[in-house]
Parts: sequence; structure tokens; C-alpha cells
Amino acid sequence: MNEVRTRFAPSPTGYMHVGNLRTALYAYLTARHENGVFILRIEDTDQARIVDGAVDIIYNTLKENGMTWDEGPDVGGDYGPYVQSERMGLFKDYAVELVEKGKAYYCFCTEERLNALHESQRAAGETVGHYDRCCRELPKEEVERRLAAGEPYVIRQKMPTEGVTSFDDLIYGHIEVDNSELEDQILIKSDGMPTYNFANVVDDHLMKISHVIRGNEYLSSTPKYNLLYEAFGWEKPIYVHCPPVMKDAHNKLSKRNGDASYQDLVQQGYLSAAILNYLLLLGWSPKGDQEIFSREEMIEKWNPAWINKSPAIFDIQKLRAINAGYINRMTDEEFVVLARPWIEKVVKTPIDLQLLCMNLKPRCEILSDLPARVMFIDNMPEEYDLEFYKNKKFKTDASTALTALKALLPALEACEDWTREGVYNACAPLAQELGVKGGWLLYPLGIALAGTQATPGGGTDLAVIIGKERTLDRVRKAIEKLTAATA
RNA sequence: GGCCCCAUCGUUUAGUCGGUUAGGACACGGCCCUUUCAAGGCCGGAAUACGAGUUCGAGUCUCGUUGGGGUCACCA
Repeated sequence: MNEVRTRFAPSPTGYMHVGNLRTALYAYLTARHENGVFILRIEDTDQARIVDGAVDIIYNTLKENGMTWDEGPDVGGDYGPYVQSERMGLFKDYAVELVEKGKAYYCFCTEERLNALHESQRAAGETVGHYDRCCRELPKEEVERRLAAGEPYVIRQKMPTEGVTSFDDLIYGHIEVDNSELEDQILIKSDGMPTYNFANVVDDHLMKISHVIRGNEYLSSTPKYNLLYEAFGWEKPIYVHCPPVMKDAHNKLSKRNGDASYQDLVQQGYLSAAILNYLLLLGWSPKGDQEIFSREEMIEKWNPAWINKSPAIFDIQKLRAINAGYINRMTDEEFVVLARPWIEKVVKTPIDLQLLCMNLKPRCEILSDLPARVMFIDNMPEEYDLEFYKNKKFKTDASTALTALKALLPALEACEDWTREGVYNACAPLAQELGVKGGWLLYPLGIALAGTQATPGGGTDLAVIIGKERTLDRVRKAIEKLTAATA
């Protein structure tokens, strides 16, 4: 049994989109599950599309998610270099080897001739087809003469003309394609550089990649890859083609359409662990009903054969729910650390942060929810709808609220122990004295202190969070407001 | 258009040898709990794209139809 070696081979062309990240995760897990090797290879041969800083984004994203690579541009390894542009010298010799084996050939056709060919195909009412293999059987002497004359050329792969080529994909199973469908594809371009397909096969072989894990847009070119392996006499890898992550039923998720990238999601307050967990489940499922996985659990349970065949639509609602699950599972202390910067965006005054966060934790799905929820602390709305005081269950309204707040005010003024228990104990007994339910008495307090209906905690908790001074001030103002309104 | 691939609740998935009240999660609705809103607990509505065939029996096997995705570059 050979060692399992997988690779993630992104092009540094910008942001990391979530489909890409998922592919990286699947490759990472496949390696780690088998105690194998995970390799990072940067495919930067399309210099025109390279974006500055994109490599760092790839490094950082992988690192943030704990996906460490054993071999790569920065850490080295026995099969480097791991940046494709630094390997350019390597490929031509392999292509020439193929020519010598009769599996490839020099082609001197000019761009003009190819265009003309396509024109005539079009004129004949055919769809534009394959290269007509004009140079495939050129006499050896002619080839050598034209090479010596310095004529520009490409090297093309010689495809079989009849029969079928098949391969096995770990998730799609056995796939066959008629050889007549295969074009004599270019291996080496006229500038001497390899095409992506060719470089990929050679690199994967040289790096001893055992599992080729990639998007299923490569499914239809895989027969060509396989033929290349066969032509060289190399051992073929196990193919794992992953279906795409969709934005909706018709469109792939892509940065070009303005869809959220991994970085965008993090900025919006999603936890990277939650994003990764969600991605794991998008198109893959383990045996049981477990949904939240630590990295160790992911590695343990991972089986690439359980990847789904059909495309999956990215559902932000489910991501929110998973994110909420991660927040809920945190300790209060961990949550305070994460929440503090978001809270401090809108709260500059002193508060009981611990108590606030304790109340916020089960109410927070993503961190960016926070500012809106705590806005009232520094900026309570001057005007708010007195209808807020209406509560069907407790049978309260503006008028009962006035009564309740008037009863509460002296108790709050007299309260010396301004803690959660202290304030609650100062207020709650009043309900008994008045012969009313706790909610009748305390519901209005929350409205008076926040001016909104949804608050992080009940009335007495809010009082403790914002402090005695502000509490008394707001209760007095509410009494004024209610007195004026109900007069 | 040719070729390849795919098809279970709104979404994501379970369903490995044909026999299931077709299960879970998110979302949605209801109830409970409750000092608001949440969280939590309980309950509920919701799917095998369609049509044939094989079979005592089909989500599961075969064929077709429809729908969808991918691919057909000197791009990666």
C-alpha cells in the first residue's frame, strides 16, 4: 500500500472562495485520515492572472483553519519546487520523451491555419470540432528539417482513434468515453511552456500524489490525463472529483458574481471553525447524526467515498445555525474575548461586560449581530413606541407600566447591592405585595431601560449591566413619558 | 449542439444485500418554560422529478422522458 499523498493546488488569482476551501479541506482530511502527507502547490503559470497577495491569502486561510501542509513552497519537501512557475524547465523533456515513444508529435500548424480550419468547419455546418491532426503523421525528416529551421511548434498528445478510454472515480464510479471524442491536445505551447493539463499530470506524478482531489469540472478531461499516465507508463492516482458548491440551482458560487468569499464571511462575524464545519457537511455526511465536529473528529470520521455526487447549494441560514451552535458551546470567558471588540464598537461607557456577554451568548448567531443588540446601552432611543409596553401574556400596557415603574423606582433607589441577585431581590418581592405576576412588574422595566422589545436579558439584568445611575435616570424618564402620555 | 455527469422535504442530507410508518439537521408553524427577545424541551406540516419495465414487492435495478450541471482553448 503506497503512502497517501494529497495536494491542494490553487492558482493565486485572488480571494479564496468557499468551494475552493472545501476542496482543500477534503484533500487535507484524506491525507490526515490515512496518516499521509498533505502538499500545497501553487499553480501560478498564468502570470497574467496572478493577484498580489493572493498567495498569502491562501497561506493564511489554510493556517486559520488548522490545515497545515507537510510540503509546500515555504516549508520545502523532497519533491520541490512547489511553485509551478519554478518548474517550467522540467516539462519539455517529458513531452519529448512522449514524442520518442510515439505518443505525441510536433505540430507546426499556425494560428491562421487553425482559425481557417474552424471557419471551414463552421461553413460546412459542423460545430467547431477538433484539430484535424494534420501534423500527426509528418515524416520524421520533415519534422527535423522544420525544427532545425526554427519553425514555431507545439507538441500534441496522440490520442487513440478508436475504442474507449475509461477511468474510475472514487465518487462517480466507472466512467467511459469514446476515444473519438478526444482531441490531440497541446502539451507544450509554442512558447515552450506546458499547458495546465500536462503540467498537472507531470507534477502530480513527480510529487507522488496518490489521490487527485479536485472539482468535477475536470471530470471530462480526466480520460486525457489517464492516457498520459499510460503513455508514460506511470501509476495512475485515485481520482476524487467533487461536485461544485452552488449559489442557487443554476449558478456556481463565485467571487465574480459577488458571492461571499471565505474572507468575507469571517469579516461578517462567522467563526472560521463554523465555516469549515459547514463546508464539511455541504456535500458530505458521516454515518451518524453528528453535525458539529472538532478537527480531530473530522479526521477520524472522514471517508472521501461518502462525498455526494450532486451539486450542493450554499445555505447561509444553515451556516448561521452552525455558527450559533459554536458560540453556544463556548465558555462565557471565550465568548467575552470574541464579543468584546464588536460590543465596543458601539458601547463606550462602563458596563458589566461579563453579565452582558452571558446574556448575549445564546442570543448571538454571528458576531456582527452584536452591535445592534447593545446599541441601546449608550444610545437609548429618545422616542420609542409606547405600544412596546403592551404584553398580552402579562396583561400590561402603558398604564400598568406606569404603575409598575412607580413601584419599582423607590426599590431601585434604595437598592445597595447592585448585583444580579441584589437587584432582582429588591424588585421581585414587590410583585407579591402588589398581587401581580413577576412579568407584569418587570417586563416594563426592560422597555424603560432599553426602549426596544428585544433585549439581552430581563429588566433586572439590564439594570445591572448599565449600572444604577443610568437605570434610575431611565426609569424616571420613562415615568415622565408615560405620565404625559396617559394623562 | 456532441460527449460526460447528476436527480429524496424549501435547503442539506440518511437510505450500502430491493421489504422503511422514507430518518436527521436548518428553515417554517404550534405548545411548554420564561422578568422581554433568545436559548432549551416537546409536537407538527413538508420529499423519492415523470413514465414504462423487471419483481410477490422498487427511493433502491433497467430503459426512456424531463430538468439541471460540467466540458468541448497555445486558460488554469
